[in-house]
Amino acid sequence: MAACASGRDVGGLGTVLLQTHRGGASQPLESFFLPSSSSPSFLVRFDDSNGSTTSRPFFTSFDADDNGDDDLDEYFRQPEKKRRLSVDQVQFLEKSFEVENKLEPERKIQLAKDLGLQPRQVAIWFQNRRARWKTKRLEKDYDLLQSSYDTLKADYDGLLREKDKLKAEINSLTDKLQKKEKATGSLDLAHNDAMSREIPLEKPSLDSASGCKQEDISSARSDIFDADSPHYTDGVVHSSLLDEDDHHNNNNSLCCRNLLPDQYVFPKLEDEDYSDPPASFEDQAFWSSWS
DNA sequence: TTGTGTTTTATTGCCTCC
DNA sequence: GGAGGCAATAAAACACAA
Repeated sequence: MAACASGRDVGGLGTVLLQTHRGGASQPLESFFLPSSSSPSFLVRFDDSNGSTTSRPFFTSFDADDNGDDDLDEYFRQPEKKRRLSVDQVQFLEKSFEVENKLEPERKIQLAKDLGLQPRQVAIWFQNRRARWKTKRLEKDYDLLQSSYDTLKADYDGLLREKDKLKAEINSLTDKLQKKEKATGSLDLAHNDAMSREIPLEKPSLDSASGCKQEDISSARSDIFDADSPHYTDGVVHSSLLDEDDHHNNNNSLCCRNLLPDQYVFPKLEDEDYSDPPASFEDQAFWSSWS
């Protein structure tokens, strides 16, 4: 009958592994039948009826009052049971795990000695504990990513709403302006023609045409566009977005430079081509939803 | 008590490293 | 090739509602 140290090893028929409560080393079978003061723990290896080999801990330790032939006999008659580690053992292992979650051989032996377990059991406990720790960490990471995603999604949705609002506002202003131009143009064509030669440079008077305040438009979502938001200086609309757009398509530009009121045309925003997302937008899908 | 879901202990097979 | 780690899994132990 051979004793082996690892449940992983393939053992022979009826192999009985005996380990002392302290030390984890295999001992002669005499100790098994004549239990000493050190409480032994057992691993019984046997072949079942279909020939496959199983190896299970029979019981991990004796309590002091478990000693005695009757108790031994009773243990042998019982079907083999998987014993849970005691609360103290688990606490000890947990503390050790907190210090270092990997187990060097020396520490494994020492822990096994201290806890009255087989080194193999200690190794298995650490293995399973690492697996649990990894699962927990994954759950944490997932939650973190989820909340991060939720925040970004909320921001994104807010920006979309703001964008739609601004679009509608611009279209409404454009319509009003065009109506007004039509009306004034048909009333006094001759006068208008004369005036067009003398009209000073000034920014398009959106506010006067619509009744809206200029700052309502330019200040709207200044936190969104910030440096990119359009602004007027000296009768010129400046915007990195719009300027770039101007480069690409002079005929379809929202931007108006030094134009007389009756000469520029406000295209509808739906027709705009925001074909060039800012470099910072790596996600094309994200950008394309804006245009 | 029992059925069911969860946790814990242990095994197996594969992989990597020395 | 052996030792040890990990993922997947089995199975016992446990918790708990019905």
